[in-house]
Amino acid sequence: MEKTETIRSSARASRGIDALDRRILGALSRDATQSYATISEQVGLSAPAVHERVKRLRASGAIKATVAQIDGAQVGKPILAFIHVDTIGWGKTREIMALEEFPEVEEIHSTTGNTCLIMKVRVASPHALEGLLSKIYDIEGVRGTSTYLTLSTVLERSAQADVTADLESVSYPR
Amino acid sequence: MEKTETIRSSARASRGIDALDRRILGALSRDATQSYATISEQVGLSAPAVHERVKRLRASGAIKATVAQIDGAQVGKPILAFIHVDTIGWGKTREIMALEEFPEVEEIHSTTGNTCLIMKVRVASPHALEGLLSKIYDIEGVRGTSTYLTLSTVLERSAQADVTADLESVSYPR
DNA sequence: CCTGAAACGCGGAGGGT
DNA sequence: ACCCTCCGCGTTTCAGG
Repeated sequence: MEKTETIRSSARASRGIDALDRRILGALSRDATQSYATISEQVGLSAPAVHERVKRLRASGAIKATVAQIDGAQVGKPILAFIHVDTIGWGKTREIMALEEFPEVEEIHSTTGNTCLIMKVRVASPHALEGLLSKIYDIEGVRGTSTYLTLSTVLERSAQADVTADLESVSYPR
Repeated sequence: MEKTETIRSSARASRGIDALDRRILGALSRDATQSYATISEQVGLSAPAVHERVKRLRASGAIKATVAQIDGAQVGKPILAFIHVDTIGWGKTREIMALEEFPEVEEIHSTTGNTCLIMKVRVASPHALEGLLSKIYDIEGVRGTSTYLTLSTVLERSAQADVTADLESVSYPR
């Protein structure tokens, strides 16, 4: 028993995330302006202990960054769209990477399915979207695109630390 | 001239976002742990002045929240996917809203195009994804889904305050 | 919007379980 | 090995000009 606990402890120290870490991550993912004292009350630890864990979580990369979420509409970009890009080859990374120079482009994912690339973009106007699509078509190897305009956003949040019990109950090799 | 400046100032005070605000938003969207002193150096203001503007930007909703970005893989959710949901009707909002109870669901958008809903989900395993799809199919009025698994994420960031000069040069009614 | 002062919270050192 | 109590320092935050 004692040995088991020791193993579990060292496992967490090296790279594991325990339940307390998850609660801390949950609190910070909802509002990172909270003081460590406030979080310590929520998780049942002292403020320095929380600080220690947060430092570890930052160093390990579990917390990638803490950023301000900006309202697109209020900074002049009311239009959100997803663009699926069909490409001929695969290794077109250089010109695709160049797209991140555009602040309108928020996400770029390489995917399975009918398309090879999914982009999430936020633009000021239909004309700005047209300009962006034009830039995409300029890229060598782009066969075509499909654009899905967002009419309304029901939910938009960052990754959550928690996992649904029903969905995690099944063991699966990591 | 003086009158023009007065008008511009009052416009900013009421609801506008000026260039300084954009630079502050840019700094905070990259790293919200920066001190106001650091930001004040970047934008050429005093720390209290920056604080005043940030307070205003929070109150107006331009800054929706400041949150910690969590690495999905390190909290046991290595699989990112986009799910397109075809529905029969439109007003299925109640059961769709219920999906946000699942921490696996990060985004839900109502869209144009071949699909009616685009969801961004992050799950622990293919089996967890299957469970989530099962939940979606349980919803009344869901005709079908298309899932795009993310193979690699090239770029993933929150909304940027800046706008590409080429794309904003064209005037468009807001 | 800038300068000065007070309160708060952060971040480290040390000891205990 | 982890957590807690105590303390110096930087930052935030509010006053006045």
